[in-house]
Amino acid sequence: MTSNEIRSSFLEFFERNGHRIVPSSPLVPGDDPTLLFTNAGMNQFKDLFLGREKREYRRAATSQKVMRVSGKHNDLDNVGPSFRHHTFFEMLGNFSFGDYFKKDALPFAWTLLTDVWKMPADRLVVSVFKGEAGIPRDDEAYEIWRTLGVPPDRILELGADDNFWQMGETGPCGRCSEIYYVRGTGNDPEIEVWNNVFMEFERSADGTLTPLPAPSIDTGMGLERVTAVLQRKDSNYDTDVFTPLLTEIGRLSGHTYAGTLAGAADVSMRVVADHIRATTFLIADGVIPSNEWRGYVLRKIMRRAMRHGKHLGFTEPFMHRLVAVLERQMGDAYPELRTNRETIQKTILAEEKRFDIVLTDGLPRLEAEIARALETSDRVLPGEAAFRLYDTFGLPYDFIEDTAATQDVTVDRAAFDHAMEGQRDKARAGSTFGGGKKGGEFLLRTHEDQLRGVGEQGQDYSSMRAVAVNIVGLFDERRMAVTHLSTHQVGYVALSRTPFYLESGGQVSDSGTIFSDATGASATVEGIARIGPGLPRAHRVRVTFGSLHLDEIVTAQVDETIRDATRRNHTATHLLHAALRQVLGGHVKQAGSLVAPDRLRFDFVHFQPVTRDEQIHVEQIVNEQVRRNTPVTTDVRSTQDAIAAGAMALFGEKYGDSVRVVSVPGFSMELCGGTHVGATGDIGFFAIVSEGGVAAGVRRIEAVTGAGAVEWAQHQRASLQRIVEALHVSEPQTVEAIEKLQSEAKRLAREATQLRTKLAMGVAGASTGDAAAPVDDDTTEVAGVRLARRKVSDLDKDALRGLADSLKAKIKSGVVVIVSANDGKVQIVVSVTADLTGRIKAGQIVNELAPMVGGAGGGRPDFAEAGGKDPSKIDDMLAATPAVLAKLLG
RNA sequence: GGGCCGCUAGCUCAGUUGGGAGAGCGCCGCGUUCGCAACGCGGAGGUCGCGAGUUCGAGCCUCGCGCGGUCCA
Repeated sequence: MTSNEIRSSFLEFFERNGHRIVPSSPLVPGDDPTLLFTNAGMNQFKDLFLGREKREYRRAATSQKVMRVSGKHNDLDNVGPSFRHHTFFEMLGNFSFGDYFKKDALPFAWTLLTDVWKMPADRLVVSVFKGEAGIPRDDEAYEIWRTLGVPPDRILELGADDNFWQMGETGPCGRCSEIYYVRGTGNDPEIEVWNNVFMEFERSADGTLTPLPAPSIDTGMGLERVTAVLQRKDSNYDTDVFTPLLTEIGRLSGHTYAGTLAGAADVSMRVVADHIRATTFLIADGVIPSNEWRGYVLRKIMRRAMRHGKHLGFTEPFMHRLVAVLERQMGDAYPELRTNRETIQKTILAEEKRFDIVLTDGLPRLEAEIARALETSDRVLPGEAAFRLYDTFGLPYDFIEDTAATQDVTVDRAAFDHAMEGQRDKARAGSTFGGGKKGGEFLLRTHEDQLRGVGEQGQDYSSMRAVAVNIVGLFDERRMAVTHLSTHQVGYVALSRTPFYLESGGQVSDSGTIFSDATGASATVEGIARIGPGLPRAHRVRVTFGSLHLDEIVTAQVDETIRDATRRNHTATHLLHAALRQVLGGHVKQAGSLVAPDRLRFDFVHFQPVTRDEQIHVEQIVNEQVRRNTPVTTDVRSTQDAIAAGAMALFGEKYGDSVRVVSVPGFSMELCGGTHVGATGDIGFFAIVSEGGVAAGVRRIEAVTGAGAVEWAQHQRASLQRIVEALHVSEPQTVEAIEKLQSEAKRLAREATQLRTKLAMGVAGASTGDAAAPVDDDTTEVAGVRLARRKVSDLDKDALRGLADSLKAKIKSGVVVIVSANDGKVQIVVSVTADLTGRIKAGQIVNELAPMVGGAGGGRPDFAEAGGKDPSKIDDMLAATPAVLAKLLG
């Protein structure tokens, strides 16, 4: 049986037994910020298990994409040296949400394994909870296994570590039962294939367990592992899940996968094979390699694979070439590999090139450290230096170690690890993440029943006003339940019905007013917040007049102008997205979006800046769609249908069974829950305002529409008009005129400098009555050293230097002192010819002279400058110069 | 979210007690050559990422911001 057949036979088996086959949720959990990646089959059903959500089915089966690279389950370092660890794998699972329990679940599992898949029963061993920490032994499970014919000696009794499961410190938990397969040979003679979790208790904060009224089932079985068992292989990497990849890696690198546990090439090939799967699926789900969060984990995985690729002898990018193998193999089960193939390959290739640049840039620094280590007696590269190369310049540790080893230098691993630990502590201390930034909890108290009565409000944005609605909840600024809010108070209001949009999909929440006809009280709505699952939303309000009371009847009115502006921007965002794909290519994918009343911001996957011409082209396409005035349609259909019809599904979003599809027929179709214009013409005018980079491979465009776009264009025109008026030329000639002015200004500045220098020379000469007089005439001699003094005015630093140089050239050997007065400030330059710097230094002279004019300065032995603030003392200072010189030479 | 590194000519980069903005490649002109490459001579090209501050004086020191890189969470 192939792995594809195993996957489908699993799903079909449970479908026959009344389960709904649910597609895998993305690897990026849409609504759980505490979870980096989907790491279990039950993730997407969490709210169902917790009773926060109801669906039309109570039994489900999935083949779930799963990552185990962070937190409790981190298998990254085991991948390679192990036959059975993976960063990415498929988790087969069947689930009961308060429907069937143990006495159905275990027979399901047993039947599938022994009857459908024909595993010999005498090779299977099961386990049950033995009773520990006040929780009784799982007699029921034991009895079920006995009934199924499992002899007592093959029913293990294990403790809480193996056979008790909990979601968190509090919440649902329960005993579980595992099934093992006994190979008797190979590296893993017994292997766990299936875990059945019995969600039967709720643990409260004080640790007590209360039985759940409707216990549930959550099971998990790794597809790769069960495939190995069914294909009678000792290693997951010997199954058809991995052989196509390993063959291709072998073909490209010239190695043959030999299947040994410790062989260096085999280890590297397993790493590459595993990591390309993780990489491909992560990118397909919208993760982009970057320097933070999920993107960083992806990058780490990719670079680890690239390093092992180098061990295999690859000198050029190779990973992107493996995507095609995966697409062929798994494209049927995971169509996202097909639709995103081009994006995936481009993203991988870009990261491969980037990594090469990092290595190339870091290499000279590493060589320098190695050279330094070679000069020491023990030839050890200090761990701190290695850590710096790693931390700041991104060189992988094994690359540092390998490169050093070629020159017989070793790296101080312990010191490296120590430095790494320090970095971790610092990052943890500075992180708000682990610290729990709660505080946003609403304290429901008295309101709870009433709020539950309302339930979660549906999405109906067709109307902007809701009349005769009841205030069902009232909270103050700290989110404590209250009975009224008075004038100027800020707080939260929950209504029985509301027309307000709740921030989602990038679109910001509506603003507007809530008022009472009866009392005249009114409040402005500034935002919306979620109170909790299954509860209505809270409107964040500021009471402007009178006071609002619990149970009062009010009217809720959305600000239509703001809503309209937001709708324009939202539909324009869809048009922009479609236009970008037309102009730049199908690899363009939304990577983030903000829809506000005054602007829209759109982040998307693209690998180079969007050129000016491309921006203009995109603007033209969008505005053409606007002029067509196509009616925008929204309809609700099943997720499957929508995606099959080609609707753009956004990355990282979790979609239910049915979705809302927003279309501009013939141009754009996206899954979206936001508010849109009636027809594209309502957008009026679309203009791109800025384009820039957000992260590697992600660009950001900001744009405006409607009145905002007109205003923006008018601003632009006004600026241009001011430029035209100031230049006194016609509009087409402005650029030329500016260039002419710039070169003219440059020429004049240069000429002015030359003239000033000449003038200064002339002035200097003029003090002797003859411009052409030899310099010696105002040159004195102090202790056998020539001293030339000059007083000039309005010369800048460059001109003073030039003057000093020419005087120096004239006197051949000596000291030059030049003083300039400009703008009430004094500028002093002192220069000493090279032959004298041993006897007297320019810096010394300037330090003596500057204080006389209220200044300070310094410089090198041959040249120094200073500034001062008292021009009236210049003559005194010059007069004192010979004495200063005499003192210093003395 | 917290660190570290970088941003200087079209490109790659140098620039230490804070005191004349540089090199190589590329570009333009002239020379040499039958011609080309090479070579020689000359030249253009700079808001030293942006903004404050310290200082007589900042590419260099301090602070803030932006962009890029990198590590950690």
